[in-house]
Amino acid sequence: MAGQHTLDETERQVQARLGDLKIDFEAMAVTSNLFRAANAVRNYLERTVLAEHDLSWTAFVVLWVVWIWEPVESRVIAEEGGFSKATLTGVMQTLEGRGLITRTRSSKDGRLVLVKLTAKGRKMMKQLFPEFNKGERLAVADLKRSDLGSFADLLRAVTLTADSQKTN
Amino acid sequence: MAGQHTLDETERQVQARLGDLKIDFEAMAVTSNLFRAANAVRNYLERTVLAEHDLSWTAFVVLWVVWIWEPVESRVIAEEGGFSKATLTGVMQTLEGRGLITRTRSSKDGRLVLVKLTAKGRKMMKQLFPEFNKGERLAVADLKRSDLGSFADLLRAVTLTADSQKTN
DNA sequence: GGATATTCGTTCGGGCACGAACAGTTTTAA
DNA sequence: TTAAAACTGTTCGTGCCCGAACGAATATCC
Repeated sequence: MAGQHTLDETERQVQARLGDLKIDFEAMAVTSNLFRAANAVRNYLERTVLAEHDLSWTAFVVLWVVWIWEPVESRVIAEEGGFSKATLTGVMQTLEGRGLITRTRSSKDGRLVLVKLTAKGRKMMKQLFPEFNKGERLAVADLKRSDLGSFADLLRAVTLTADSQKTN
Repeated sequence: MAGQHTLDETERQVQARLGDLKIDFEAMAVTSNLFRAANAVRNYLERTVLAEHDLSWTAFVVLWVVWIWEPVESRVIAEEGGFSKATLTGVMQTLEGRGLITRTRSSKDGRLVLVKLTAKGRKMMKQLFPEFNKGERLAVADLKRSDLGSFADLLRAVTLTADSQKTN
């Protein structure tokens, strides 16, 4: 997936199809590699650590947010995980059916739903998260340790910029 | 989505649930921000540029790969785009139905399928890609120009590492 | 040359993903 | 104190997404 074609040749092909039109190839390289990387890490973790517990990526993210912040409102989970409310409803139905979380309507504000882990869900996360983190560590194992901080900062900056465009 | 909770507090909550177990928080920060960033950029581009042409992210990636490298074999598209063959078949059926691509079985090797753009598909990409690239440029607009190259390199390194784990 | 293994793309089943429309609740405004 | 506006989570429809199983074509091995 790292691409059998060189960067240079790709740029030449793009220009051949667009004539003199100016293209920002550096921005293109960043976004395309952003997705390759995210996909590669996600597929790797889903196929190894998460498959053992029969969890999808999104299901794991939901469990993680609830594990850390319970009791937590649905809308916070969606924001924190970066997916839509509609997606969240479906995933939580699956997780509730498997007895990993509970949902209860808030008595203070009838619009809100409060989510918690069950004992079973908590037990699973206590075992699962260290395994997951080991996988995360492997995914960045070939990077210089001193680069990790600024790498995360760059990623945060991209997120902020893209999200701010969202509401315009 | 950038998270209303601070990094420090998250780490404290994790440790509270795991006792003395050692967690690699730097690796955790990188992967979680990797997904936030990829999601944010993808959602932004899907809601703006791609929505105008009624295309999903994956459909666009398929069109892009075919646009640059046509005629191209299915398996190359899947590799280059980072998704499974099963996913690709479905997306290509949609694109073929909309008259944007054609599929023909190779005469040299009966297992292969060769994919090309139609004139309609080529016309669409010629207009769409510059708009898309403008969106990519906006997504990294708040980063220092001089950081873009090393940023892309870090992302490539993560991809390589994760993909190499894949086949083990 | 013929059995065996590999490769390629499709199909199938189940879960994820989104926007739009919706109903119920709470807040705001007049 | 109502009427309008805003907010939360669900449902609906459509398309994406994957692994597993499959059939067809090609490659390998003896």
